[in-house]
Amino acid sequence: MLSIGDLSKRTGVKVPTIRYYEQMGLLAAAERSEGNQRRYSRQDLERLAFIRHGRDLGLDISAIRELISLSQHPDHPCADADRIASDHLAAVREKIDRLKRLEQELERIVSHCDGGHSIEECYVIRALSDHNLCDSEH
Amino acid sequence: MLSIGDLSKRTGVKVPTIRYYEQMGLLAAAERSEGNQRRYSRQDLERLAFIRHGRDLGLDISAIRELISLSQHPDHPCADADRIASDHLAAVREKIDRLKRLEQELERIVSHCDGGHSIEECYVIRALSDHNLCDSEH
DNA sequence: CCAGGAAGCTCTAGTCTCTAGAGCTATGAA
DNA sequence: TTCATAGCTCTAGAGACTAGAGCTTCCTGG
Repeated sequence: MLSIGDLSKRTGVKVPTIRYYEQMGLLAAAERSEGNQRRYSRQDLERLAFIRHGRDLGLDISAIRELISLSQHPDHPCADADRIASDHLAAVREKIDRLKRLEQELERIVSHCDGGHSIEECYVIRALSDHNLCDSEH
Repeated sequence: MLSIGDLSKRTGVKVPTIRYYEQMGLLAAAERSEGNQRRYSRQDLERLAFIRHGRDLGLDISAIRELISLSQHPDHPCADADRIASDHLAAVREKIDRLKRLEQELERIVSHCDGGHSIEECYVIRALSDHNLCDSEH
């Protein structure tokens, strides 16, 4: 059995975050030692690694909760899991697109400014003040 | 003089958000009508448009606060404004990179899963359970 | 001139995913 | 036995809003 600190070290998830996941129902309430400290099994370790991995991939807690519940019905069809992942992929792609548009606009603004003159004529400030100086919507 | 609703319509910033910006010190506390309602001038409109534009570009409130304060010293050098924008650009690029790595990994996971089989053999679930199935760190 | 509804006001709490801190207790090695 | 480290619970804070309650002011039509 692992203490919460051990579990933290092995998964890279911080201690308060583990407690938070328990509170959110992602992890079952852990067994307790005589002194009321949490004790974790190998299964708990795997479950937490699963959660961590999902978070690293940017899935939100409710998606992970759903995936966990799906994973506990091995003979159900996997269409739902596929949909969660696909939806998330689509969301990631949208974010990338949006950020790329931002990147272009910022690039353009910054490239007009060499930092060597006064605020009065600073392109950064002027661009923010006047939307007409922008190339695209954002 | 504009009411808060007028200001909202003209800038596309929602009414509660305008009050929030006032509370955060981005907008000066507005003049009030006899009946204690906020009244805005053309300057306020421009200031809010500036803020909105900064937010649209993804700058956070403290960066915008700093830019506003810089913009009020027209003869200072603009190096600081340049740095804020450049830093932000760098942050945006980092986010893009990270999201692209996610995109690739998710793409790979999703492409292994056609939704047509059972959870037991679902690649989405298996990939989450087993980090070794991943191509890259994330 | 007044009714009624839209728009305004303040204040509080909720969103999401943690993170930090206070104040206390348990564990384990010297 | 001592004492540091690690654990416990509970509350609050972060950022950038958003929603709702309960109240007041404004404006228009009749």
